[in-house]
Amino acid sequence: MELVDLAATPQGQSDFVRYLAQVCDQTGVEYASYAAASPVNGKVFAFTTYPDRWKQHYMQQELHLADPTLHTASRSIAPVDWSRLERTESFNSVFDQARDFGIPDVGLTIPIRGPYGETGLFSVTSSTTPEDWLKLRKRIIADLQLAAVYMHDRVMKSDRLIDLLRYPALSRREIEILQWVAAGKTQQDIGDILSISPRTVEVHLRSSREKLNALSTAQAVGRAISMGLISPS
Amino acid sequence: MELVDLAATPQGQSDFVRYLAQVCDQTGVEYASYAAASPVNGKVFAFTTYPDRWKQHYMQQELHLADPTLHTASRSIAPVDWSRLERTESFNSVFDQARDFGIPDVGLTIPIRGPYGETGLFSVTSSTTPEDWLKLRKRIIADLQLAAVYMHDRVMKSDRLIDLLRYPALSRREIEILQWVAAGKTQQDIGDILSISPRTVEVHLRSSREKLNALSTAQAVGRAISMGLISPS
DNA sequence: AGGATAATTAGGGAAATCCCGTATTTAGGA
DNA sequence: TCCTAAATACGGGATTTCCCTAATTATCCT
Repeated sequence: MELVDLAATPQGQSDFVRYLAQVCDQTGVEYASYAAASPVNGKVFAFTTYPDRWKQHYMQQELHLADPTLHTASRSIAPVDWSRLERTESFNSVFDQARDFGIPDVGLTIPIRGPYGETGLFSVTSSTTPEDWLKLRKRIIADLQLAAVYMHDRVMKSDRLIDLLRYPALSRREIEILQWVAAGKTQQDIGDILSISPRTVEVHLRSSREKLNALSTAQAVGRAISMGLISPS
Repeated sequence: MELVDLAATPQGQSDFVRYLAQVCDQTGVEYASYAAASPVNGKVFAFTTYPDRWKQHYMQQELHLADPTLHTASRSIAPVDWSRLERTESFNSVFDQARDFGIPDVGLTIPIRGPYGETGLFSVTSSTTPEDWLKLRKRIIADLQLAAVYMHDRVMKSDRLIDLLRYPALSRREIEILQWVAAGKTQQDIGDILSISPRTVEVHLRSSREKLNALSTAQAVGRAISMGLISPS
């Protein structure tokens, strides 16, 4: 799993970082971040207003692999307040490191999912006391939720990002054949339908498996569905 | 595809309807609805504050099959304002019928998705003019978004509802084995892991296919994933 | 335009799955 | 309590998928 700082890429998407900064200004939180994970290639793309030192440390140490805020929020529907996270080993490790870099440990993460099974995680941290945080949170939670949806919507509508997140792109034929497999057809059936040899069908399935990093066609179908490349039928 | 009015079921979940009514009061919209769709059995479960006449008509005519608000929002990330919907045949049909029942055609639908791929749709309608609606929407959109997330979270945490949505129930062994298949394991692998004969593994897969009405194991895996019975891995 | 990379096509043989059985155990309803 | 339905467990044989290799065509990039 690889973490990519999108603001640092050639065609830097600084608009998104600017939007995060604006959210900080308007809501009174200290830092804001957005990360989108591809369910398949495992890459994580992120924007953040965190200081460069922490950003670099986070990426170098690959903390996104251990970060309990990401892990918990990606399995939740509602926002996850960091005070409710389990005090696991990972939790202590990541939050201790953050504290060393002057990053507050008060905040929350909002998960946002789209129709392709992709997940966006929108986090903010506040330098207030835990008591004041409760009041602030109550006041701004609706705005944060809306900002998270807006951010995810914009990111997913960005051609470049959607290409990265939807990667690996299956070829038209591969998707067509995978869709038939998901509909319960055999390779022979599909060969007849498409007027090609069942052997050819099998080759397309093999390359689909490779691109999706799947061990079996069933796993490939599952991934393709959870990515929205095909629809269950 | 079947539409079920959850408030009318034996153990009526009237708390949810009460919550919708509360949303109406606090935001100034006329009606509010929530619907959750199971991707596989196609059933749609709904709560609403609409008048009984419209509710009955909607269910009898199975309008949820044609309703463009549901169709569009279920493919969107951000809220869908009904004024932006395409004027298709379905659109005119459903909205004309609604008008006959005195239901406003001004409103929006907010899609909410959870970690299992399930989708919730939260809709409100306003009896204001389109111009006033823009102002009202701007003021309440964040609260509506939060209410939608809250509603979906609560519904999904309701044991009875999640059981309904996850129907048909596979046995523990069937789910366990299907999960391993989705993880790319062969029947032999799974037999070794579970210390049973690979033949037995195959029998469980066969009954899984039958219950999910799937022609192949790959199709069964796809359905199980889109139902949230198992998670893609 | 040329050259690299990816897409689409295909066959032979090995491996795995799927369909046909049977049998024992468990759970729930008449 | 007995009986039926469902869950669990196995095997033989036909079908299907999977892995190897490899050709031709498309597409993209400089």
